[in-house]
Amino acid sequence: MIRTHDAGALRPEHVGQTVTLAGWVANRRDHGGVAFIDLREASGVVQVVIRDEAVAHQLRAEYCLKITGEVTARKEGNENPNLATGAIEVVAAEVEVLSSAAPLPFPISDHVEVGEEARLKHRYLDLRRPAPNAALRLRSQVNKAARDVLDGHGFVEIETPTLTRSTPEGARDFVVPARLRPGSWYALPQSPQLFKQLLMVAGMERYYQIARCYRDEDFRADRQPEFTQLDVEMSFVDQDDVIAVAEEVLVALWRLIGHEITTPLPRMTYAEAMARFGSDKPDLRMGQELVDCTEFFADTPFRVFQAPYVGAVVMPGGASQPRKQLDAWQEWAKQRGAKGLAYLLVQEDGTLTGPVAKNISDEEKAGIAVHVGAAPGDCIFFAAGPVKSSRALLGAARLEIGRRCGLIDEDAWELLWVVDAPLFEPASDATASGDVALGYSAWTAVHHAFTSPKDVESFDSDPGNALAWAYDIVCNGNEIGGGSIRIHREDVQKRVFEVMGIDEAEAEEKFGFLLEAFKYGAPPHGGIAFGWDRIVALLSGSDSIREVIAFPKSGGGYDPLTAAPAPITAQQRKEAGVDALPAEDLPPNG
RNA sequence: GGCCCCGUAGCGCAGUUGGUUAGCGCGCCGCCCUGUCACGGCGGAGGCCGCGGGUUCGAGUCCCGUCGGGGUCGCCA
Repeated sequence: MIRTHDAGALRPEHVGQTVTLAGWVANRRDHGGVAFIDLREASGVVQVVIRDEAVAHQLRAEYCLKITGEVTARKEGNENPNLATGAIEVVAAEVEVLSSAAPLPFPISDHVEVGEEARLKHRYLDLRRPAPNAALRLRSQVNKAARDVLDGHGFVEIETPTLTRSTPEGARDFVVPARLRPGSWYALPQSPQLFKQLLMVAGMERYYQIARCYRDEDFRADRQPEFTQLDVEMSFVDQDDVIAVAEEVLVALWRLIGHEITTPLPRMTYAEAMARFGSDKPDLRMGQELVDCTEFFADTPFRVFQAPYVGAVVMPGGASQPRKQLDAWQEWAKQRGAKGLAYLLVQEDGTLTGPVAKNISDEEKAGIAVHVGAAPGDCIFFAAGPVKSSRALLGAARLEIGRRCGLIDEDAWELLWVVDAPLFEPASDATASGDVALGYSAWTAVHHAFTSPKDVESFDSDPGNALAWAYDIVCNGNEIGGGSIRIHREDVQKRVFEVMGIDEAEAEEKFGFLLEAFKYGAPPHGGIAFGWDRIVALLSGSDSIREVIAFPKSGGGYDPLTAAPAPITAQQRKEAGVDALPAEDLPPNG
């Protein structure tokens, strides 16, 4: 090593020692006869004193230096309590410029806000800044913590292919041309789902992988074209076994940031989550649960409330919102595809105002505030219509209320399992808007096609109400992982495919190799996958998963640093076989 | 794909009802400064106002288009 000591580790006990340090000029304070530089490297920062004017004067921000000097105690009054090394400084005897630095595109400092585009274009400089740097180091610790837990339980870390065949996750695949088979393409895996199941058939019994996954969909703040899962699969287990291991991992992760998770974590059924919070990933850091008013308005004269479902959510203090604000709520609801958001204002004297007030009966007016738990000064928002979409709207309103009214406890960690998810959902989400499902198959798997029904006997006689051995782990309103117990019986798998309208030929075409594998004594198995980027983002307090990815893409899948994706040469096209014409186009995937 | 917001100096931003020479802070360059720690002082350089078209005597400002970025819904576990 060029250095003898880590700069950030120097303490008063090193006083008198001659040390050699290597790092970057984080800051320079030149006073003419004496100059100070903050030397920064991975371990931290230390102040270096340079008394040779000629040497100090040429130094600039982010020069890479080798410094030899003596550690000395700072004089009384000169200590800097903000620095871990603030009691000492290094008096430079020798300064060598290992590498000079051009003027920077942006300052390497936490004090200055820099636009994301600039940061990503020079991500290697961005990562020199303390916060982004710490995020990646945390991610490394997170990886290790998970590995330690799983290793302790006899799990085997196994890599699976990234050049593979389309998997049945349902998202669009990234495809890669196969040079040796012009016209044929690999797909990048959307997850290692099929491979990990094959590993169970292979007798590995306990598998995990920190796996890169690829999905070619439109992006969001919490989405990247390539992202990472902690992928886990176990044989001879039931749901409780998977959940127990998963909880142990979670405990280890949150311990890294000094938070002790109490296990077992609470569980809530999917149905309860939807009814109480209008979401399959409820944020329990706030109250304002949805109140079902369908019965309450059973005989209402108000035509809008003569609906399959009427629900409400209360906004504390919302009665004093100006008209403009209430109109803004209507806009907000419309942007979500709703017709609007009905509301009642409970005035301080208990009288009800607002558009709904004149439409409902006196009896309803007398009882509604108590029914929904609204106090004088509150606003009651209503949604009426199809159950699913109305609850979704109220659930979104609930979160919006939480944000606007500051009801969310930002320091809380509210984790829970959402269990008993439906096995199927209508193939066309037209149900949400009340339309009739279209298409050749009425049902599609909520989780994926290999999820085991809870009731193996009767699931196909009433697909709409069939429940799955599926579980999601939710943290502060974010789904941070999910999994299921898989089907290991050929006959059950066939019946699930039947419900989904997947015939034998299609099943064979899409995942025949898995079905084939299942013929040879497949063990009962199940597993879970954690959204690794999201989890690290939560742990590091980042708004976006981009903050915890070393080199993330920006919108549109563009990498500002490498300028990928980029055109290729004609020669490359030719060799890759991109333009090869298949003998015939395959039918579109269902 | 729909809707909303943003593109002005290296970075972060301001720019009035359209008005003549486009500002501020940081950074950068030069000089000064022996105890600072986001040091300080003096001076200086740096702009196709994203791009293209239009309206106008006149456009950073208004209109249309386009590209890029962010958010959100759709989509996507």
